[in-house]
Amino acid sequence: MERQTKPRKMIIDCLNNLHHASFDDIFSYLEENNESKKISLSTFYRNISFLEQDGIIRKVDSAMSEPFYELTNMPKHDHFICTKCHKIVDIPRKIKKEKYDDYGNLIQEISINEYGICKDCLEKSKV
Amino acid sequence: MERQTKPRKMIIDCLNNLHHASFDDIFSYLEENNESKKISLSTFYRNISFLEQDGIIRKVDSAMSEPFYELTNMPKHDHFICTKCHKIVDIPRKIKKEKYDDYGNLIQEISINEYGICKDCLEKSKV
DNA sequence: TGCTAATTAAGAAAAATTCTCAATAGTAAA
DNA sequence: TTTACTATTGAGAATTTTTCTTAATTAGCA
Repeated sequence: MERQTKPRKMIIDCLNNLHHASFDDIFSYLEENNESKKISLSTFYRNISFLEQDGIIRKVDSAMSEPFYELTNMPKHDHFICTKCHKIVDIPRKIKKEKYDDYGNLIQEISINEYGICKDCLEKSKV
Repeated sequence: MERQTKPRKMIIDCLNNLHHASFDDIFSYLEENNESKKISLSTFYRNISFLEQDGIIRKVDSAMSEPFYELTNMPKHDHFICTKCHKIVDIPRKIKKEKYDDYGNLIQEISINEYGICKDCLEKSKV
């Protein structure tokens, strides 16, 4: 049975606040936000795996940034990753998923990452 | 200056043959295909980084499989990854890239991974 | 409140990656 | 072709990352 322990609650708490966070981001968050005793690194590793296996959090791999985690309980979306400020923005998926591609492969899942300069960075550099 | 050493040539050779190969795939290839002395692991790590930095090979991260490498000197494409036989298929990109998204972010690069069951696996399971 | 099994913290162990340096081998010039 | 120069290699040490082990703790239930 899965118990509602403090480290687990805090990881979810972190992702509820940050929305996208790397392994280290989450660990730092836990270190900063727990008054009492500090969290063990091995416990942290273990819980990240648990939550991932249970489908509560998801790891998103990215070619141009370090992988990050997000909660799975949100509508399907893609990611825009700013190569300047490293901000990650959720983008609603526009492309309709086809069942089969042109070659007869059954498509069950798609992952799309967009890389570029976010609106904020564009405006800053314009000045 | 970049020298044309044996380990480097063999990594490129490997990717020319296999098209998509994980770190371990490539290392095994080098071990099998060099008669004389064996390649050092540290040398291998070093050269993978070099070739990646020089933009000769590219690492493709994938949420549902281990990361793989490919040569960069091929037309822009996406990847279909079979979750059954783990085959990776290059898919020509259909979607035209827009310069800006709906939110004003400048898009410079897109990476798309499709996951599912490939044609061959579908046919095998049909029988 | 007390019981019980899941979970934790801490550090040991293992695995992955990087670093060090003497020996080797590409490459350019003679 | 031979020589000289220096980037690169191989081997293992060092470091970093991840997993494992175990006694102590704690969440959840009776």
